[in-house]
Amino acid sequence: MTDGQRAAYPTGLRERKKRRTRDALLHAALDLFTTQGYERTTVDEIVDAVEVSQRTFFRYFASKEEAAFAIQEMVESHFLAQLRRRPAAEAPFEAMRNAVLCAWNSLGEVIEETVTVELHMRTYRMIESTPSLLAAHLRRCSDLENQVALLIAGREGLDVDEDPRPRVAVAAFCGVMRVSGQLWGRGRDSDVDSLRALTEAYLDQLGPALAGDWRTGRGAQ
Amino acid sequence: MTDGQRAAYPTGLRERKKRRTRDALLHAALDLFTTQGYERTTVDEIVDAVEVSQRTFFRYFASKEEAAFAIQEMVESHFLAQLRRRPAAEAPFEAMRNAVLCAWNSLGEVIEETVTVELHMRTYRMIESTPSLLAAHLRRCSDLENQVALLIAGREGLDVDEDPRPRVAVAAFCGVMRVSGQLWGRGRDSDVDSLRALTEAYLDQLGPALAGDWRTGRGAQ
DNA sequence: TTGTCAACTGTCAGCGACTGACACTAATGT
DNA sequence: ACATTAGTGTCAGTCGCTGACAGTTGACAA
Repeated sequence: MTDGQRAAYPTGLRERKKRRTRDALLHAALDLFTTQGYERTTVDEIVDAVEVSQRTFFRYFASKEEAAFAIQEMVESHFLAQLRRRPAAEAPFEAMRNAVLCAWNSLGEVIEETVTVELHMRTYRMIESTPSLLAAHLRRCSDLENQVALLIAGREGLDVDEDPRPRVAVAAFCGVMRVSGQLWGRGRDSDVDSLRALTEAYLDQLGPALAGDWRTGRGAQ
Repeated sequence: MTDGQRAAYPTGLRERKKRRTRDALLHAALDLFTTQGYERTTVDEIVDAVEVSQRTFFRYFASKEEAAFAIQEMVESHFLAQLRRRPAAEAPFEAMRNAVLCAWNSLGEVIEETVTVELHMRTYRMIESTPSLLAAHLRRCSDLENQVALLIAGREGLDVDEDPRPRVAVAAFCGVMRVSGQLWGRGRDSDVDSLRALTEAYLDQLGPALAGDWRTGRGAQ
């Protein structure tokens, strides 16, 4: 994650061992988090399940929180990669929207070798429903927004400090994304498809919602 | 804050004493936070400055964090009050925008008896530049967004669970608000007027930013 | 005024997240 | 086979925060 771009599978025994304990810690952590709740599981419980010392946990993860976001981290950089790949002809909104949908389509290929999609979805719901994690999540989204704004500005040949539109557009887009994510988290369905459907429906409402008069037609869904 | 609407100045000695220590704690906390930084000041430092026990601090504030947001809390409920007061004729966006501007106009009258506007602005900048506080701030904004969405839906006679437009509109609006808040936090000017000017400029760009083609005209500022 | 009651405060012991220092063990390259 | 180096465990300690208990001090009635 920090040293190489792809790493092409570590070769040495040492490397493999490291990856194994990291994976084991991550699995134990996410398992406990999603079953007992984040606050109610101590890092001592996690390390006991893997039989390493607490110190070792904190060598792999800077904090208990970081473990909760390990997969999210992968998904986010995958999204950014998709966004960079969008054709220049697409308008900002179109590009962002398509990047999100494409990223979700290829979710499995990206994370499956670390964790199942199902566990990731459960983790995501746990993040949304745990106050302290929700806070961290929103800050991470804010960082992501910043990167996306720079990217979009680049596509359009603009400077984010000169022209407010990139930041404004990204803020509006991400705002809607977060709302649909939260609503999905509170709902019953917990698969990727229902998340995608809800998100598309909400993004479609951005234009209509900004139009002044709502009292004429009825909304979607 | 929890018991009465206005409280009309506490009468007993006990009440006055309580308010005094709470104010003293708050002042000491915000002073230390804004000068040394939030992470670098311990609760022990705060209580030493006021000469009370640590336990007392935690009876007034549920956490160190809560002290940092005490003023923000007042400002937010003031904003909600302003929003409720907007005439029904105003469109959702108009109402939110005017409520924000009115709230800032009367900022002094609301907080001045607790803390100077200048200290509050310094505190706000500190929040924006301290990662853990920024996270908490964003979560609080998210809560506020929820309340605003309900309020807006009510004005328009809609149900937030039926029609996505209230949530979408509020998300877009708050997204832009947060962006301008962050940029202001990073900039040089730290008075309310510059914050208001920046915010207005950014809100004005919401419509243009959503229009597909940016390569024709140049942005504001 | 006095005494009772309730509210407020301090002390203490303890938990959980996290860190630095140091010693120990085991993979790696020669 | 050996020195090097990376990874791990142990220990002690900081900081935020909490429960339990005891002491103090305003409030209110007799």
